Amino acid sequence: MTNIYDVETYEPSESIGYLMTRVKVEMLAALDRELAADDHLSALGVTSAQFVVMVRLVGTGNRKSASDLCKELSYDAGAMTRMIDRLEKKGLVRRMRCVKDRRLIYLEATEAGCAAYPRMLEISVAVQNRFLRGMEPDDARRLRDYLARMLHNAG
Amino acid sequence: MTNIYDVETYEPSESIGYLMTRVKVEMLAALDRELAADDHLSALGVTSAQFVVMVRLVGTGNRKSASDLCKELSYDAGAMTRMIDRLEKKGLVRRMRCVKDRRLIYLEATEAGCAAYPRMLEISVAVQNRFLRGMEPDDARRLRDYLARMLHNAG
DNA sequence: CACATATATCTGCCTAGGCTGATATTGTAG
DNA sequence: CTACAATATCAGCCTAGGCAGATATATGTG
Repeated sequence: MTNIYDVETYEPSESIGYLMTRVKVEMLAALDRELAADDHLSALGVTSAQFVVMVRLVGTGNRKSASDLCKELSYDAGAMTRMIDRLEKKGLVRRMRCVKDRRLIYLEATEAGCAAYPRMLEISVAVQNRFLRGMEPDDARRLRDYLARMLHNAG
Repeated sequence: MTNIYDVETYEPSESIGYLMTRVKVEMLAALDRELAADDHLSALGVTSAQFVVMVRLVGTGNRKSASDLCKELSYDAGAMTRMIDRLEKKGLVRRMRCVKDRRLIYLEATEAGCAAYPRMLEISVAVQNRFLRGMEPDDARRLRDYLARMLHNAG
């Protein structure tokens, strides 16, 4: 069991936690800028947080419940209710009460939501590619595996 | 110029942006849990956000301005003012107006702040080690380099 | 010096996430 | 069937970050 850091040699500026937090902030800020700059999407007034939910909802099979999204995104349930209120108000998603389990509400992208999705996907891909500039596919795979392992270690 | 992702094969669940956002959330949640569980630190009622600022302030040379911290942490200046209000109220930091440039206010950990620091450092190191469990030092270095490169690509 | 510009901090306003408890529904143990 | 625990959503309250504007100070230009 090898520990990576110890208190004697720990350098906050180079720590993985610090770097990751900053990269995440910068990546979401870049998403917000791209959204504001895009001719079609800017009209929707979609924030990066809403954007992430939409990409995730449509990109991984549509028709999932709010609690599914909460688990997948480590997101609060109360916040998700209001998040969906906003997306519904913008006409991007629809709530559909499940008939088999009436506690559940399935979410579904509307026609407008589906129409906006391809462009959202483009932006998401472009921003991530920009942040990964200079890396080879092998690097990206390794990075992804490291992150997946960390998420697993989170328990 | 190799692009890592393209819209045809992009998998949201395995994307680096998605994984990184989740790992970051889980890491801060772990910090909050550890803080609440610690006998000494729980009394201070320090949140993970305040914790990060303290580790950064004391761990990288003390005596820096609020705007320095904002840049280092990609943090809003208005939010930082209130963050420091809270830390000052808890007796962990002190504001000191700079005499050479009277716009600046230097921040300095108080005796109580310095006393709490070693334990904060321990927790920070322990949480990160836990998330990096199973990795070799070479892996951690690579991961750190990847993140640093991404931060650089953010521009 | 006068003036414009840049920087650091602070304040007010708005938005949004986290937490707690309420309600409805489902699953389970006896 | 009844009682109790678990789950999904929702609503209210609190906290905290982002943004715009105000103030004070510093810097650069003529």
